Amino acid sequence: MVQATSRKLQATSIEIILVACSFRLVACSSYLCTMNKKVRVRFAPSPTGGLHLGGVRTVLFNYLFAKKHGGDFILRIEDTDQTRFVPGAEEYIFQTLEWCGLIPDESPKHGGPHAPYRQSERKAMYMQYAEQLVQAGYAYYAFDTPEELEAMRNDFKTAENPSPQYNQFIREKMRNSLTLGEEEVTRLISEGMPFVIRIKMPAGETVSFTDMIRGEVSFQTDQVDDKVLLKADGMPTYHLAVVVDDYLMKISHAFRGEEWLPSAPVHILLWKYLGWENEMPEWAHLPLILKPDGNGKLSKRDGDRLGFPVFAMDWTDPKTNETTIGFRERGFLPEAFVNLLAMLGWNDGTDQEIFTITELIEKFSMDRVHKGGAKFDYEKAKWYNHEWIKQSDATKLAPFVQQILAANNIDVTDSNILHHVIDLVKERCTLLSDFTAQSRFFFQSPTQIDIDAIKPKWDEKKNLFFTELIRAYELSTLWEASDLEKEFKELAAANQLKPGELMLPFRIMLVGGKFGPGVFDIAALIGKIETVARIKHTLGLLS
RNA sequence: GCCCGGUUCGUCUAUCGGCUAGGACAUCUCCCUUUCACGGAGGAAAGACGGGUUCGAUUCCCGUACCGGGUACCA
Repeated sequence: MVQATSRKLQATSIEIILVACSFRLVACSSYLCTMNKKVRVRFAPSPTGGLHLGGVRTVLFNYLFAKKHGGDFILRIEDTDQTRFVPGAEEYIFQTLEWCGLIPDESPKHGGPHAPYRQSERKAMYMQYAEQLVQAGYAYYAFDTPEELEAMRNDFKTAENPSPQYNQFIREKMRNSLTLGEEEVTRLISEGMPFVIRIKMPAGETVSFTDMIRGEVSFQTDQVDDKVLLKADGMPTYHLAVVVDDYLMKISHAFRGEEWLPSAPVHILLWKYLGWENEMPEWAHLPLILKPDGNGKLSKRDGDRLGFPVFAMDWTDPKTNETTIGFRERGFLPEAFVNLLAMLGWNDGTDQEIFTITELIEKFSMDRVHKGGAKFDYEKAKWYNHEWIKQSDATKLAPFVQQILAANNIDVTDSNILHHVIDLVKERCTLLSDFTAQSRFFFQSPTQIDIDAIKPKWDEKKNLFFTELIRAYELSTLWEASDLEKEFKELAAANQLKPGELMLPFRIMLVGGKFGPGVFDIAALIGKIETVARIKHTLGLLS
């Protein structure tokens, strides 16, 4: 009996081991095999201007993945191109992340154990790795001037090969440490001849890796050129910097745009040549966000051309002083912006489209990220914002609305009234900026009265009705919307008029035009004095 | 040119070999509302093409086409 039980137990434990093993196998075929490794992701923008939709989406996917797996999200500034430095761009990136609520755990601003997080400040570190590669024969010095490179491209340009590369064949014909001989190289360097360090791409090899989104991707090394690793000014290029920093910062998963896919073999080889192959992060190349109307990556210009924002927030170019509109200033709620970005290339497999950031973190998974690029649809973007405005309560909306109203010279003193107004009008506001037109009349008498909408059907009977309505309302002791409606309708009946014919004129008197929530709600909220005054005013215009 | 990636309604997408191909935005019709919205009901609208594999392909494989990305001492 005891034996039987223990055998049974044994069987069960074997089963458990089997299950565990198969789980392990499955897990190891995917990025989950780094479960034992702390998840650390990074977003590494170059501070050259406003942060684009696609950039923020890359941030978002990084952030969601990190938070989902209890990991860290690092912001690293890739400012290795000093010629492209734009003042204010870095601060703009921080403000954008803050507005979106995607706060890094480590960054130049927040600090962290791997500081500095600005590549320009890490300059000294890169040289040794480049030298290490040269010593090991994986890289070489190249002394070719920009003019010589230009000449090479011209000389070797043919119809079949319009853009010749500095590759395994061409390098034999150029001035570098592979062709020059050791003495000459030492001499040139000691004389202060500017040089770059290039990777020596091997001949006839295949470089493969498993992309988290695309699966296995392979490249022939013969097709890849000898990319510059270290520039003449001593700064690394992206290729070297991304590998060195991802290694030093212990990045576990590297997400970036699809435009980086062709240079992936260079990076893979670098990880290998530097001896860090086992530490290499999992790669994921995110699909691009495309122009709505045709071909190519979405750019700032498309927004200008088609009339929608592309940057997260307003960006003023310090050189031209030109401002490009951002989603924030256009009237988007940060939650809506994040939500719509998440849905560009990802979904949770259900019909749900509205997600809070908490839900996104909970439900996000890389294997539901799309391979194909997505055309940006501004109409759909607005729909997300509208949904968010509708489902947000007045308390949440109030600060945004108050600020917008203030910017439009509408003073709000009573927050109760503001909340009430927001509840009344929010369903007709697609953008936060719509609150101005939709609620101005609650706080100010309309300056423009659409009198033409009343005139055609205006007659003495109606004139009399409104004169009586003034009296009735003046005497009224109750001032709820339902009371006002009741009085209005009773008076209409007494005058043998249909209330419907009178409601439009009444609305125009209060609002100025054919829009807005229920008239009696408006009258109730603006109060007796204001209601009566507005009726009188329009009556004056009609006589 | 070469290399890499992608391809389901106009747009974003679901589908992990069984499909009368589902949802959302936009669009159209109607209802609600004597404003504008919101809301509700409905309509039109898709698997680039050609070969395989299979009892059966949108789904798997190959080719073609098309689209995109890359081809810098830019990222």
